[in-house]
Amino acid sequence: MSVIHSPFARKLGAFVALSNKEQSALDRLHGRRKVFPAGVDMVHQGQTDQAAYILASGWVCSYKILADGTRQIVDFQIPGDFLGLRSVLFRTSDHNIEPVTKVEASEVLVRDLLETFNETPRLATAVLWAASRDEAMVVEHLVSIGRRDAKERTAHFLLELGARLKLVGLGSTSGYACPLSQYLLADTLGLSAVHVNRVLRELREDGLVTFQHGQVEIHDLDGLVALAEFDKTYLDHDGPLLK
Amino acid sequence: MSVIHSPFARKLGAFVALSNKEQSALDRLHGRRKVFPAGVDMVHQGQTDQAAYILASGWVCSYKILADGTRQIVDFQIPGDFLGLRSVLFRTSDHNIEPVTKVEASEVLVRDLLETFNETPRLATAVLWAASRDEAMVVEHLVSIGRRDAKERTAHFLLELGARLKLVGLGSTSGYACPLSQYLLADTLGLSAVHVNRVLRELREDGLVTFQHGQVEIHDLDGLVALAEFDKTYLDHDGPLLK
DNA sequence: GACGCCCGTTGATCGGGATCAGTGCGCCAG
DNA sequence: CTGGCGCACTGATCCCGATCAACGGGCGTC
Repeated sequence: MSVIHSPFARKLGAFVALSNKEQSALDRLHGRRKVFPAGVDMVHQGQTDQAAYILASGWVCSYKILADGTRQIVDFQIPGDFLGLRSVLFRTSDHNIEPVTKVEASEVLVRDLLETFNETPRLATAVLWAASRDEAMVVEHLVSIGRRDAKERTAHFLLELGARLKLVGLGSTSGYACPLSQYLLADTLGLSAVHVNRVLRELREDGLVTFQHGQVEIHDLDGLVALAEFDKTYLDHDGPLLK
Repeated sequence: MSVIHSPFARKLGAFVALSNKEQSALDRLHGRRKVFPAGVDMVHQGQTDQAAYILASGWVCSYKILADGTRQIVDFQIPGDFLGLRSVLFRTSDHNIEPVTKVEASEVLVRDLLETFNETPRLATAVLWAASRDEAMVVEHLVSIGRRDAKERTAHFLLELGARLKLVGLGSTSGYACPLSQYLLADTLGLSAVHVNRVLRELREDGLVTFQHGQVEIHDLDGLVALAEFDKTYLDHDGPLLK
């Protein structure tokens, strides 16, 4: 088993044990690289692009802005995540997508993707698993916003991020780098920035987690998990889910 | 162009103009019928069934229950909707699914579904369109709960339901039958049942919409659309979206 | 160095919606 | 006929989180 190169391959590798051939097939997918500066729309409402992207580095969020100017962030994409896959395959996109940091991304043509799947069918399974996990995340997010209070929501979100980052080797169960401002956090969690600040202070005072200087430090994992009803297996598992 | 039989065919027909051959291929999908009484789990957390269902009649909801007993309903399925497609194809299911009314459903084996797609590839497109619409709905729901107040949320939801029911011929822009209790509504919108009641009263007093005796009557469509920032084209279009 | 701007931070106040408590009605089982 | 139950409905009160207002620090620009 060789070294896994790209974040994308690392992510899929968390679901299916990849052979060398499959890994190189994945790496071939990372064709033309594009760089996006922070704050520029990558995909906007209704646009149906011909290309999707795989993030190589940086963070991206997809959001919707309402008439009164309020913004709701639906989810974030981190290195290894597909971007625009839904809008390409399923042509669904009623919200904007833009980087929150400088982003490097591999342009992926759907044709190439499908060809890769034909060569190594198990990759298709892995991609579907990964996609399903991302979608389950949106559902969890909905449940969070609908039925959890501010503290629980925040804890859940920070754990969720940690779990995803760990998958691609960008963090551990004790902490990770996180470039999100408290304003972004607020629009994600359906709260005001002021209140996010207070909640973060409370979590810090409770000795659960700190979020300062772009760094999340998890001090009491079990406490956080209990507070957020988070499924700890997301954080704990180490090898691929399918042998 | 013959008569469209099943709710499923009607729904797909709203996206793609179907030939006679394609319609009969769809009707062949409606294999073994199953009947589920109200209130019984059809699919529960984590279960990965071999079969999906197409609803022939009745209403179903998928939800998640938190440790403190509160429930968040993620979405509803109505006649013509796929049920468990995600959990079958993508194996995603971290929430329960159960009927809120007595439900008749056609069991669909994935094998049959894929074969049908091979015969008539345009059907695959239609299914993906329909699936993407359902998924966009979940995202809209998230935005609603995160950033709209109780009145706007309720208006949005009632319009959303109306649009979907109209697709399968079960309602019009002036009203539709709706078997949901105010408790179900509350758990859907992330509100308390008490407050849902008050909101419904306000909407009635505003002359916008009434929701009584299992019947939704839309009295001021434009007012509702404005309140909810709802995309009116969902309600207005009549023919298929793709010729 | 001075200014502006973004972001984090804190206090004071307000309000939307939750919660508690209770009524009434239709329906079904006994 | 009667008790029980689920659901619609209403009033009173409470509280979580929004809003308003203000301050400070880092950083880029002129």
